[in-house]
Amino acid sequence: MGKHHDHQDCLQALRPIRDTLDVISGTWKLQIIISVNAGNRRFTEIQRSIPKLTPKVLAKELKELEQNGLIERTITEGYPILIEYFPTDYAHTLDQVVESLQYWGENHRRHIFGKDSKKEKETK
Amino acid sequence: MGKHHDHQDCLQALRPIRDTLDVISGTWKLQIIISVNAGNRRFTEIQRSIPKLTPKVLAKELKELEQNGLIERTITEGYPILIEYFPTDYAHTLDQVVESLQYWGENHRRHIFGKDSKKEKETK
DNA sequence: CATTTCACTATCCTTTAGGTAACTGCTATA
DNA sequence: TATAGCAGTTACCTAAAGGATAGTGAAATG
Repeated sequence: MGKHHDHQDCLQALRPIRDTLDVISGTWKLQIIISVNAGNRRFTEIQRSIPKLTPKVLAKELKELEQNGLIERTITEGYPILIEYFPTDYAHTLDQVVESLQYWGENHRRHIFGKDSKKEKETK
Repeated sequence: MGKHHDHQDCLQALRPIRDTLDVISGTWKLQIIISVNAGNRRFTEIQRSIPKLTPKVLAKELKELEQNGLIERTITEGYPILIEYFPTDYAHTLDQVVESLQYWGENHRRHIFGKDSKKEKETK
């Protein structure tokens, strides 16, 4: 009913928004993407680059990231077999999303803790 | 070390990104914001506008949204006392974030299911 | 021959998000 | 007086995410 932006639009926007959040949220997904982008290719290399990340969780996350086209798993035959993970071009389509999340988060921290410094939040 | 965008930058970006995701993710937060923006003000009114949302969860989410400055809770003395929830101006700073999540999600659905229609995902 | 590395998998456990159902004190309405 | 609405709270339960620990088979290294 509204000319540009009504309630139904908002509700219909929820599905793609949920999809995006499912793809990038969770404790490890963005960290893994960053690690692979930084040049880590092998399973144990990625694992060692991210403190506290266990192999069980890494294996699961890598599968999901691969299914979503954000990384590529390659097998190079030979002795021994070589398994590597690479960033995809498609992963860069996330850049604007990540940037806007980062920007808002930085501003929000100022908004909440800036003037009114009653509360402190764990910086960890 | 990179001129514009190195690994350290990426890691430092994680904290604000996590903050933003904490504020908006979860099953209900965006739906509640939409409902309040659409004009629902009273607790039960908001609850009725969102199917399957229970009072326990709504109470918890409203507190968090209020702490994050995204809605405002007002008490109007009188008989009976009137409690209302209002959208804040600050909530609109989320617009670009939400828009980029929506846009990426729409594109991703095409990317994954567009050409290669082997898999189908629940549309529910 | 023993140990280590690689890429994982298997089992079990804890934490957190969220759901179910009932109930509270208060006021309003029939 | 009985019932219903408002704005929640309480106690209990389930499912999913993630952590801890150990083990797998193959190959490489000492």
